[in-house]
Amino acid sequence: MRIATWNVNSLKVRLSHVLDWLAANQPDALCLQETKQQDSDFPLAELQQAGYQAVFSGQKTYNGVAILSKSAPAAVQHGIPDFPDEQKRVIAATIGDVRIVCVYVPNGQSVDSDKYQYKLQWLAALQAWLKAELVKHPRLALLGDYNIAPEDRDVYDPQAWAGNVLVSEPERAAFHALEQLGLHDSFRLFEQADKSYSWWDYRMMAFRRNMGLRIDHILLSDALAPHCTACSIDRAPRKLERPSDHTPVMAELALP
DNA sequence: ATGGCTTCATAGTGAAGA
Repeated sequence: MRIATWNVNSLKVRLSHVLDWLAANQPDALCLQETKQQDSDFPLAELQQAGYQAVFSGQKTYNGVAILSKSAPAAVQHGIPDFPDEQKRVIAATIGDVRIVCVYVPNGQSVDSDKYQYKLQWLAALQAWLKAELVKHPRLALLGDYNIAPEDRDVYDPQAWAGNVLVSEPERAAFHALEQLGLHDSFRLFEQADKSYSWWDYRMMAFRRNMGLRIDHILLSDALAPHCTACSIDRAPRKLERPSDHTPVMAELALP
């Protein structure tokens, strides 16, 4: 089973990139973030023509998440239960016998902003929900844009970023709290090249200079992690014309 | 570099992203 995540920064603008990437990589499930479309505008027909089913939770202008899958999604969940939130940041579905949870974690803007407090509260609610969800679904994968670089090696210039949003200690503690539920950062299960990132700023020629962060992740539960055979970041879509600022992350599972 | 692109919603600029 091949599962992947990609913050597309507008599915409307990036649909051709997504269709090309699906054709080339044939994932069994692809989680999307920042679709920035209301559900009535979701390009379901184009994706179905490409052989994919989809569940989605969108809104105008901001946020928006979706799960594309080759097989039928079951037990679809929108949002975090008992955490009222207008922002469409979570969708979950069972694909095959794997619980796929797609998240777009709040950015936080800056550590002294209200949005940062919202981010930390949101992450606490996510953690509490997943603790229960893992009991119901031991085979669980948490994919998405976490807006957290877990370690300094995930940051191109740790000194410049020290204490900043995306790398601050409370955010990293929230990431480690997810790991403490038995969720494993699939990328770090394998040897990886130094300076591996999943996001690069549009400005400053950041991609060409590899000034990036690794903030998009695939976490696998205790039951899934031993069956993971590979995890990689695909930089190719970031080189296309009018790219998303994020690039896909993909994991392979050899499930018994 | 003091936010230097890109998106969306707008019909001039402004908000938000990370």
